[in-house]
Amino acid sequence: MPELPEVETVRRGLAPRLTGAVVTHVDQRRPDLRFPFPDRMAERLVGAEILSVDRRAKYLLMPLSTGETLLAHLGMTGRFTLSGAAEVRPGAFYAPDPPKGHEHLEVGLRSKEGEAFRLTYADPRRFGFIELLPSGDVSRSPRLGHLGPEPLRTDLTAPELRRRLTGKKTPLKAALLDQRVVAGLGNIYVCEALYRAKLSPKRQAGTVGEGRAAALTAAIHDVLDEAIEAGGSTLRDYAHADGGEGSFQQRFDVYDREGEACRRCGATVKRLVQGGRSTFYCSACQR
DNA sequence: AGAGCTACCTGAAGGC
DNA sequence: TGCCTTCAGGTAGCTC
Repeated sequence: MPELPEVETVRRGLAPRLTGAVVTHVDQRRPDLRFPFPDRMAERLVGAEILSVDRRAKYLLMPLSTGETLLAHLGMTGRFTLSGAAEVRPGAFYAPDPPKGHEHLEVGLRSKEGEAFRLTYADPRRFGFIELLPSGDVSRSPRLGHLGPEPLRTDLTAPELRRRLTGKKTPLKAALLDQRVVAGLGNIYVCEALYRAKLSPKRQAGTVGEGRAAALTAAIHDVLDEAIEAGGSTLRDYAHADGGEGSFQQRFDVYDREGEACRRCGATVKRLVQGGRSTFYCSACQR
């Protein structure tokens, strides 16, 4: 899935076109993704203006003029595409194109300038979902209410991270993937941040003291900043690069580098399975 | 309460 | 070529 940097890249691609646009039609091609689409979704959307395109953790949020907020999670393979006057692919994380037959939702829109265009949601695995949140405090909705702080430089501090890890016996890798601890990191960026901080993914989360928390927080900030700057990571790369792809995958230090040399010490990058998911790390320099 | 596992779904890649 | 297994960026929901 798209982790925080990928979702942020999608947000930045969508926002200029969607902000101020009005929904003119909705073509829902199946009843559900991971969860059922909202009841009467088409009638609730048609006529609504999209006020902004925001992000919280790995969620996209679009407040509407009706008071409701459209919430979208891309799961592992979800992808938004804008088409109309000019084709825009706001970040492609499942390159080059999703297999045909998985365009589950198409939304017709009209821009402030009166131009018609379309927003299409494709998701082969259908782990993504789309909901409509009622008016009110969206941050306390069921999907968002339990989320920890954004892991960005502007939000997360070292003392806060340390406090959130205190007392946890779970491995540090698992703690950082827990969206209640910090919200927006996924498998790639947790591996990369732990590498940069020279911390073992197997270390008990609660053993991270002041100094290690400072190193880890800085590593998280740096890796996310760089990944956002690079437009995220596009896996399953292919020969002809498209403007819609991120490039951070070229800068992975450990992720998907099992058997290759550690860029810092030359030891061999290892893979282990934690909580059913691959962890990549250097056992020589991550402690 | 918290930690650990499985399910959800499709496609790509590798082994034979 | 084809069949089989394994793996993939995530989260919810179940056990213990």
